[in-house]
Amino acid sequence: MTDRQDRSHTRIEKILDAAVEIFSRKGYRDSGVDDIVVESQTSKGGIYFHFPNKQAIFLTLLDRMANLLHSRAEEALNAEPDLLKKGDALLLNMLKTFGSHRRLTQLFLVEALGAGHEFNDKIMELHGRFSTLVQSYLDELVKAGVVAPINSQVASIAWFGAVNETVTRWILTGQPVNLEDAYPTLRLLLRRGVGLN
Amino acid sequence: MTDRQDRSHTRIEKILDAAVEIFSRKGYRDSGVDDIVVESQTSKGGIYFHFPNKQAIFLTLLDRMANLLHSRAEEALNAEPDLLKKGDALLLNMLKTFGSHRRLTQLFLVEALGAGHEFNDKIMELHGRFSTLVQSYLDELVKAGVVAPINSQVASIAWFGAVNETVTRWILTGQPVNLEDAYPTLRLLLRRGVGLN
Amino acid sequence: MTDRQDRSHTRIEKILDAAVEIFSRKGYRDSGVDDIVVESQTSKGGIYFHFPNKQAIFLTLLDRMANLLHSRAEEALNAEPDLLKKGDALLLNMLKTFGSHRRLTQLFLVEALGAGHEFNDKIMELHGRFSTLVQSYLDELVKAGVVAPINSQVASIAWFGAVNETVTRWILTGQPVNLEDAYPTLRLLLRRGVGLN
Amino acid sequence: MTDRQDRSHTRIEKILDAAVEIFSRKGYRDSGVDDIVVESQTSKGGIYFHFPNKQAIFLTLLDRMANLLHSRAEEALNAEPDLLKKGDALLLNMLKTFGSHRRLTQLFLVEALGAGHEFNDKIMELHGRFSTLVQSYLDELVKAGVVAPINSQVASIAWFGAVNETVTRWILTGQPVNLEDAYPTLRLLLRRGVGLN
DNA sequence: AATGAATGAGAGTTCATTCAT
DNA sequence: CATGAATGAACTCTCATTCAT
Repeated sequence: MTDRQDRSHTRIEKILDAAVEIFSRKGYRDSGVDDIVVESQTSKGGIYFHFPNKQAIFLTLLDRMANLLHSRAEEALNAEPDLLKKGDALLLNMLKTFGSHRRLTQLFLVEALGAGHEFNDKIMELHGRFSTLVQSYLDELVKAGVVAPINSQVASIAWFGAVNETVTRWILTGQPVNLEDAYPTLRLLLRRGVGLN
Repeated sequence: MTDRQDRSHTRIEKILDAAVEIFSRKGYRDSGVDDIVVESQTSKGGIYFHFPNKQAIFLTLLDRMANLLHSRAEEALNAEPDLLKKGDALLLNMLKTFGSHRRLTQLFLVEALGAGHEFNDKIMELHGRFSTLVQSYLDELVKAGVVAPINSQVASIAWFGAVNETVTRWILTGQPVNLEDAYPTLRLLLRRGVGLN
Repeated sequence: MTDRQDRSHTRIEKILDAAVEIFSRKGYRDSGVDDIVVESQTSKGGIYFHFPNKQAIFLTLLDRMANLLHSRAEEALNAEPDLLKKGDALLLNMLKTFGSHRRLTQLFLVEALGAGHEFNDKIMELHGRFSTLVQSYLDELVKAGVVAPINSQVASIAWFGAVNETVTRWILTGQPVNLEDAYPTLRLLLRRGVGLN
Repeated sequence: MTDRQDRSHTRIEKILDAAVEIFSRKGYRDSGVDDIVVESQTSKGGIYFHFPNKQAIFLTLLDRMANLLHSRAEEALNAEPDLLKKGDALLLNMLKTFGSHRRLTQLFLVEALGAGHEFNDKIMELHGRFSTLVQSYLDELVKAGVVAPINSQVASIAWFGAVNETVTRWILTGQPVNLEDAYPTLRLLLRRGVGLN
């Protein structure tokens, strides 16, 4: 039983690993299920035994990345006791997480848009999870009286967008070589933007 | 002669108009050339007479939007004599231009990223044209001594990203109803971010 | 021993019962072995332990129906001592048997023909068993001098076809509601056709 | 224009001819569109340009056969002025038509059942067209007073079934070699069955 | 005996592109 | 210039069958 589950688990991981590789290399639409078959050294039937369709594989990866990012982000926020530094911690952590999962990040920020309009809602939901996190933080800052009231929703979207574009450019052009190099400038910009310092 | 050019011009315009409609409605990959044939009331052969392939139609539209946006942006910058207000003018102008060309904007900011890896270079080039514009402005501010030195490249990318995410969300979710409603908050954020006021 | 046989017997019966249900509901070709797995609450391996392949399951059902029908038919013929009434008894009995085994009948008369060319020989063999029965009866009638000589082979095929079409229509359209309602007319037709009365 | 129509017409005919050949040789379900491509010396895209799917090709053939059979049947009935002989004319004509279109007949009487349950209604409709023809004739006989009242619906279905089974057997076993050899016996049977002579 | 994960050949269908007219 | 019939490679997905456990 446990044996079977293990094997099944392993197989699913192999498929997902291969899918990340293929999707990020060729893009969602240009990736064939056959490519994943070859990369994962499994079989078509095997893949369709574990996933109902190609979309489901992609969605699984998207959710994984979102969960990873989200849990890391929350950890970072919780680990930093100083309210004024939580934002910096969040930013640095996101850059680190994105930077150390290049391919998953690519699926998350780039390829998802090419998977078809059915994914649009999903994308906005995922983006929303992070801007909401930022928004909560901004609201806390306001409530604590350390920054002046602001439209925290628009601000958090802009905050996420600034990071998003930086990371996207890193993915598509390789610039900057180390994503974290963007940290000092982004930190300054975002802190001052919301009115800290 | 002129007649022919006119007819040709008209035909090309009909195709491009149809393409905007179709691409923004279904996404680049889910749009068939046949869809454009129907929408433009032309023919398969007609389209392939004027464009070498589907990609070229999309690239033409992308360039159009980029040119439109760029010329409007430069106009806005030139029309505003006050250096400190040029940034606000640029921002407002971009929101207005995006807001009044919903579908082209969608192609520019959403569909292009998902259209496949062949478009990646083009996208970065187009995004780059705008962040470069911003970057030049930031450099001017620094040179004029009104803001402290900053990594203007990273900052301009972040600036563009903030706008980008706001507009993208507007396109995909319809929020905010009027894109320009985001202006005050974005203005405040971006001004303060680079160190103005 | 007996226990094992019983369990096996039960298992095989469960599979066959499920197969009748599935095959008659979806047709032979549109029925998946997985459908039978679910319906029978067994497993893929279990089915392939008891049957070499999908075809064999279907053939088993076909033979069952043929045997059932054949034994009933012989009983009916034997139970009726009056030679002139044997034909009527056979007809009534067939309508009753078909009418009380709707799904098996469907496999026998409808699905089998459409199951593919591999089944053609089998079908003709099964149909033949019944027309041969009729043929023997006709030959007896001729030998007894109660009807004039006739090509009993062609006649028996026609006889079976008349019943077949009536039953098929009942299966596919539900008309007549009670299959036996067709008896009086069919009886008259078939009796007179071969020259009785 | 006419040129194009001609070519198109020719192409469609080539596809349909190939489809008859393939469907009757391998059965509907065991025939691949690729088989038709090869047989017709066209291309997959070409086939799907003219037909929306595989089913449509089959339906077209079914309708063709039905129309052919129906028009021939009506001609035969009209050509025979003697009411008492119309039935014989119809029977002979059907045997001749079936006999001279072996493959189309096979699709009509055998393969259609294997195309899936979606075809069941169609099949009954087609069979119905012929039994209705017979039914009208029987009603005329009754009205003319030459035969005693009878349930003409059941009788016509039985009539068609007798022919159907005979023809089906001819198709599947090749017996009798000449389908028309069955005529004398069938004629006798069916005439006497309804009460003629 | 029984299970269900795994296989892979093959299915129908799509669609960017070509080209004879 | 314009047309639309034709092409064929490529796609996602299915399913009877196998086999390690």
